[in-house]
Amino acid sequence: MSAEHVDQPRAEARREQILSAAADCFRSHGFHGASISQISKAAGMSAGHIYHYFENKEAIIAAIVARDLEHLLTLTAEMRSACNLKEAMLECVTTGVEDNLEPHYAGLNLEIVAEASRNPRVAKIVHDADVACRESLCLTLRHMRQATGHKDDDATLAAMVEVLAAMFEGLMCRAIRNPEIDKATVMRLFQRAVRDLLEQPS
Amino acid sequence: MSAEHVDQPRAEARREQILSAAADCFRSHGFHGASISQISKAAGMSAGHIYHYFENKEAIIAAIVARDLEHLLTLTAEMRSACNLKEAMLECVTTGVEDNLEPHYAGLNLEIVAEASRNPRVAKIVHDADVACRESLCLTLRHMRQATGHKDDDATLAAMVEVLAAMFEGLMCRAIRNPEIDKATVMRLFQRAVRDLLEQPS
DNA sequence: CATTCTAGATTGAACGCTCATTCTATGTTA
DNA sequence: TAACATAGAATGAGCGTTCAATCTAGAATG
Repeated sequence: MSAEHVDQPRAEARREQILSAAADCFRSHGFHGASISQISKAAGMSAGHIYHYFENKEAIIAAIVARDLEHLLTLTAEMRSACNLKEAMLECVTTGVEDNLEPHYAGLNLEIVAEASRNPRVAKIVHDADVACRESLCLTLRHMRQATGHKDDDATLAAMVEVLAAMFEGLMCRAIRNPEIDKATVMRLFQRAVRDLLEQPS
Repeated sequence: MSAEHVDQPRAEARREQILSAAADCFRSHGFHGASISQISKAAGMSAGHIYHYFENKEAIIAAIVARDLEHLLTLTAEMRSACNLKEAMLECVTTGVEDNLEPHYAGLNLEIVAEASRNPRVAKIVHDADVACRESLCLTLRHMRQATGHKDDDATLAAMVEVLAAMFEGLMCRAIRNPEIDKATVMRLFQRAVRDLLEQPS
C-alpha cells in the first residue's frame, strides 16, 4: 500500500491546465460569458471531465480568483523584505505600475473586482486577501515612516495604504479606458506622487 | 395631420424605464448574468416588448454605458466652470471621492470597464468618452497651473490627468475590496495628495 | 354623438440553441 | 483485476429572439 495510487501530481497538473485555460476564457469573455464547453476545448479535454476536478463553474471562478490574489500576496511580502533599500522599493513601484497598466492583467483583475461586487463567495476571497495585503503594506509603511522620523497613528497609516492602493488599482482602469496612455511620462509623475505621499508630514 | 401620432415622450419614457431596470439587473448580476426576462420583469413589461425599443441585449448594454459616461462628461464640464474658485474645486474632489466610494456606483462602473476590455462596441464608447473627459480635465488643469505660475508641456499635463484619474477610479476598486474603509481619514489624505499633485513644481 | 377604422403598444407562446451538469460506457494503467 | 481517467451523449432548464394575436386609444366618418 506504499504508493496507493494517489497520483496527486497528475491531478494537480490537470487542475492547473484547466485553470490556465479558464483564465484565458474568462479574460476574453468574462466569468459568465465563458462556457464550460469553451474552457474544456481550451484545456483539451471533454466538458464532462472538468467536473472530476471542480465541483461546478463557480468553483473554477473561485479558484482563479484565489490563485490571482495569492500572487498579489507574495508581491506585498516581497515588498516588505525590500522596503529598507530605497532603490528596491522604487523598483517595486516601477514594476507595480507596469503590471497594472498591462491590459491582460487589468482585464482579469477588474473582472474579479466586478464579480466580487455581487458574488458573495468571490467577495469573501477578495476581502480576505485584501485584509492580508493591507496588513502587510501597513507594516512596511510604518517601518519606512519611522525610519524617516515620522510618527503616524493607525488610522492615518491605514489611509495611506488605501490611497496608495487606489493609485495602483486605478491604473488598471486607465489601461483599459485609455489604450494610448503615455506610460513613460505617467511613470515619472506617478513615482513622484508616491514619493510625496510616503514622505509627507504626519 | 397636426399631431400625427408620434408619441415620442411616451416612447422615451419607456426606454428610460427599461434602462433603469436594466441598470439594476446589471448591477446585481452583471451584463451577461442578467437575462432579458429578468430585465423585463423589473421593468414591468413582457420580454418581447423590450425588442420594440432595443435591437438586442447588446444595444441595452451600450445604452447603459453611454448614459453613464454622459453623466461623467457633465461632471467634468461642471468642474471646468468651477475650477477658478478653490473651494468649488475642493468640493469637486470631496464629492468625487464620495461618489467613487459608493459601492453601487463602483460596481456598475467596474462592470463597464471590465466589459470594455473585451467587447469592442463598449470599448469604443468608453474610449471616446474618456478622450472627451481627458481633454476637458486637461484644459482645466492647464488653466489652474498657469494661474499659479507653472508652465507644463502637454505630455506632463496629460500625465497629471492620468494620475488624477487613476486615483479617483482606484477608489472604486477600494470600495469593493475593502467594505470597511475609513472614508473620513482617506478623504483627508486623498485631498492632500491631490493638492500636492496639482501644486507640484513643473 | 355613436360608429368604425387604424396604427402603435403590448402580450405570451414558440423557436432554436446553448448552457451547466449528470450519467454511462470505455480506455488506461499499475 | 481494481481503480482511476476520460469521452461523449443525454437532460432539462434557461437563454435571446421572433412573431402572430390582441388590446387600446384617438382619428375619421356618418
